[in-house]
Order: sequence, then C-alpha cells, then structure tokens
Amino acid sequence: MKNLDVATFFDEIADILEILDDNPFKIRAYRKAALNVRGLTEDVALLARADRLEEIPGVGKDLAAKIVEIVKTGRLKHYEELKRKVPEAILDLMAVPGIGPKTAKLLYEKLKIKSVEELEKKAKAHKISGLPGLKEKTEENILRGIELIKKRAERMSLKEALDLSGEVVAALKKNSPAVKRIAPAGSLRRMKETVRDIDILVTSDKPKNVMDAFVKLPMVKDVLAHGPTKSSVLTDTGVQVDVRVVEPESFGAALVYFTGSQAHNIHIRHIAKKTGLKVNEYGVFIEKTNRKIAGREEADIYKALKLTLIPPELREDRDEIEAAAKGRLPKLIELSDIRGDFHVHSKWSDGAHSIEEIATAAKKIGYEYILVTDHSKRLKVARGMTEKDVLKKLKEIQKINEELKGIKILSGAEVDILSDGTLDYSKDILKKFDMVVAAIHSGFKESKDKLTMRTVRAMETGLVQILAHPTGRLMGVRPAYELDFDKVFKVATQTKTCLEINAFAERLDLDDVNSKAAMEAGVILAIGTDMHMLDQLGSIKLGVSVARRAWLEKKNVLNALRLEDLLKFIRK
DNA sequence: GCCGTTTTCGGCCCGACTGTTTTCAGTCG
Repeated sequence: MKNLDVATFFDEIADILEILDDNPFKIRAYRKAALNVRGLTEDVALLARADRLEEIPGVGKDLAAKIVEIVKTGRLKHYEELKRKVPEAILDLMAVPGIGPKTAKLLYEKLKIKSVEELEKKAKAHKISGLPGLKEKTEENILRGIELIKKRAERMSLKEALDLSGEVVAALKKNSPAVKRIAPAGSLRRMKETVRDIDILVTSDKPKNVMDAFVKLPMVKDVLAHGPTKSSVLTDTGVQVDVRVVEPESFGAALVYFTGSQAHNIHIRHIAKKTGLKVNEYGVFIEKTNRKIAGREEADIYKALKLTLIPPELREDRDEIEAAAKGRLPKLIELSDIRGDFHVHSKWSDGAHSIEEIATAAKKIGYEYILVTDHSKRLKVARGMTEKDVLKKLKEIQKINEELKGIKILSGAEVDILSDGTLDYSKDILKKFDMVVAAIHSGFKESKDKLTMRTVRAMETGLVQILAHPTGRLMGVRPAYELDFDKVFKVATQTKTCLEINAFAERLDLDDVNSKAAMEAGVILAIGTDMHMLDQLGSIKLGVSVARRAWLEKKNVLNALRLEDLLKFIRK
C-alpha cells in the first residue's frame, strides 16, 4: 500500500508550508488529507486506478492529481520544489517536541543551528536565551524535548496499554479521593492494535486535587505539563500519560473529545457547525446563544447531532458517521456473545496445562465449547504431536467429555501447511478430528504467489475449517507476509473455510482492516486465543475488539454459534 | 487546498498549557 507514502508526503508539505508561513488553511488541508489517507482502509493505488480518489474526504482535484503522481512515480515534483525553499535543518529541528516551525526557523536563522546535536550543545551552553521570546526556561524545555525523543517508548501493544492504563486508573483512584468518574479514552478506548499515549478522563469537583495527585503517582518519572485541568507525564517505562479533568456535566462531551479519533472529532464538529451547533469538550452548544444542550453522557452528544451512539471501536471516520446518521450502524459483536474458543494448546504439545484444566477454566468463563488445537508433527520446536499420540489424545478427550459436564471439548489440531500446500497429517487422521485448524509456520519469506498458493491449496483440501493467523505477523518481530487477499477470501467462501482472528496479543491476525474486507467478501471469522497458559484465555477480548473494529456482527463470527449450531456447521 | 441546506466565494474544529508577555503567540492533541 502506498497510503503511508502519500500521507508522509502531505505531512511534510504541511511542515514546509508552516515554515514558509503559508495560508494556515491550506496547511490544514494537507494535514487533513494526510490524516484521512493514513486512516484509509483501501489502497490509494486502487482508488487512483478507479478514479475514485476524490471520494476521500479532504482530497479534491489538486491533491488527487498529486496522489496519482506519487502512486505512479513514487515522487512528487511539488514536494521537491518546496523542499528546495527550506533548509533541511529546520525540518529536523521541528522533530523536537515543543519546537514548532516558528522556533525552528528562529534557531536556524539567528544561531545557524543545523542539527539536533548542535541544538543540544547550544542549549547546554545557554546560547539560546536572549533570542526574541526565548529565555532560560525555553532552553530547559528544548533539552527536555531532546531527552524525550531519546527516552520515549515506541508504540506499545494494546494489551500493554490496557495493563498500564489499569494501573494508572487504580493508583489515581487510590491517591485522590476527589476522583469521581474515571475512564480511559484515546486510541486505547478505540482498541487500536497499538497505542502510543494513554489518555484518561476524570470528573471531579476538585480538579486541582486530582492533578496534583496524578503528577505524584509512583510510576511518574517526568512531568511534561501540569495545569489545573490537564496534565501530561512520562512514566518510568517512557510512556506519555495525559489526564484531563472536567465537571460531571461535561463527562460525555469530554469522553467523545478525548476518545477521538481526531478525524472523527473534526467530522462531527463539522456536522454540528452546519446545523448551527458547536461541539467542544464541555458539551454541545447552540452557536448563537451559547446555550448548552448536551454534555453529561456520550449518547446525548450524538443524539444532539441527530446521530445514534457510535461505539468507540468504529470512531475512525470510516463512514461510521454517515451510517449513524442513517441509523444503519452494525450491531457489533460483544464479548458476551462469545460461546467458545477455537485455538488452545494443551500439554500434549507446547501448552502449559492439561485438557481437563483448560476445559474447567473455559467452563468457568461460561463457554459452551473449546477446540483443542495442538501442533502437528512437523513443528518439533512446539512439540508437534505424532499420529500415535493423536489417537491417545482423542481417547482422553472422549473420556473427559464423559466426565466433565457443562462444556464440550472439541478435538482438533493446528496442522502445518507444508511448503507445497499439503497438510502435515494424512486425510485419515485429519478426519478423526472435530475441526481442523491449519496454519503456515515456515517459509514466511516466500513470494506472495507462493504463500497464496499454499494457503489456497490447504483450504481446497476440504479438510480445514479454520485458517489460523492468516498473515503470520508477530508485532515487533516480523511483519505480515503478503497474500492475494481477493483470492484467499474467494476460496474461503467457496470452501466454507473460516479465517481466524488470532487474539494473541502480538498477533491480532487477521487485523481489523483485513477482517472487515473478509466479512464484506462473505467470509466467516473465527476468534481463537492461541492460548498456551490459562490466563491467556482472557485475551479473547482483544480478538473481539479486532472484530468490532472490523464492523463484525454476531452472524459474521463463528464463536457466536451455540454448540448445537456449531455442530451442524461442522457436519456441513 | 477543500467544500457547499449560507453552493463557485469565503469560510475552514476547538481549546489547554507554557513562557514571555502585560494580552498573546507558539505548540500540541
């Protein structure tokens, strides 16, 4: 996808235009287009070919032509021309948090500073104070900004973010009695697969108390800002946490504002403006009289704009506002709809617990079934099972099913798809399982065609019910391999093979974008935790969040079937 | 540069925090 390239070009053009002091609305237009292209679920190259670029909000004739140029040539003349007008150094300096175009320009022109290293030296030598508008405090801030670049953590996984926000919320509740309502917001609440900053919203009658308690929490290492209603800190692990306090009457409005996405917020504010209203973090107001007509609850905010309440996972400005206006939002799958798990590993291969322990834990959650999917023989590193052991395991499952009531253990395997697309057990063995999950565990670097061939061939055996972690990605370790998704989705529907949403924290594979495309192609998705330890059963909620971000309803998700309907599905 | 129930001109989301000012500009989200 060229989307990221296009967005980067537009953002850099916006930076340059800021330095050149160009029309701020033109700059905003580039930023908006960058934001929307980055958030696009479709490939801009495809949109360009179909002459549909102007359907992207914020992209008109001019920017559409620029996108075409980028897609075709990988370059952009207009960008190259602009770039010649601005010293590279100014753009580099703007990378320091707290330094914008004005300050960067000033530093370059008055002090001839050409790099961040040079900036650090001059700041330490107090050569910066004395410039118009800059004093000692600014020097300190510059040095802190440079430190921040060095210390700041990369985006973390959703799971890490959920854990950290849980800790902060608990600590803040404990240390400030002035906290009334408290809720995580931001991309974390939208359940994005990775998160940069943690945003937390609090209501209180004594905002200052909350702010003072927040900046003194044990995990706080640096205080970046400390105001009466808004503060930002850096934790000992390098994560920025922002807390905002509002009055209870504004909780809903602030939650909308703080949850974002930014593109979503801009869009709803635009809708408000068209109807003579104004939306900010305190409420919805009639523009002329400044009378407040909503604010306390999120649903009230949307209602005031003639929209139904939009679930946070959908707030990416990807047509959810249009759907809400027409009352056509999907009824998203919920955690409580999930009746079982389709991907668990027991002691028979590389899991840590016996089938009985897993089944008992699953029953406790309220599941009706679990599918035990130990590795097949080839995957020796994961103690892949021989045919002989498979037969023993099937007997054990039968025995436990007779003894343990209230949950059905389905027998299965996570069978390797070999390099020629065949499966790692014979047909005879595979037919003994209730369900077969197939997965690629080798040759990740093969060509797109080869990997697509292996995937398709495995589905065409007619012996596979679920294709596990279809793109093989492991966040922070290896990227997704390329697949011809059109072909994979087509064969999946033809062979009635489900595609997995693997809920393992580092996988989340398929991701939200591909899951949505799969659903639109008529594919059923199956959520599996890929658990190896009991507490990982809980990561099903990460899988559900991917499904929700993909606009999936109960009917699109295999786990929502009752046991009897699942058994019917298997027989078919 | 985009956009249209104010439709081809004249608007453009909205506000908090900081530092350096004495009413505001710059930066950020």
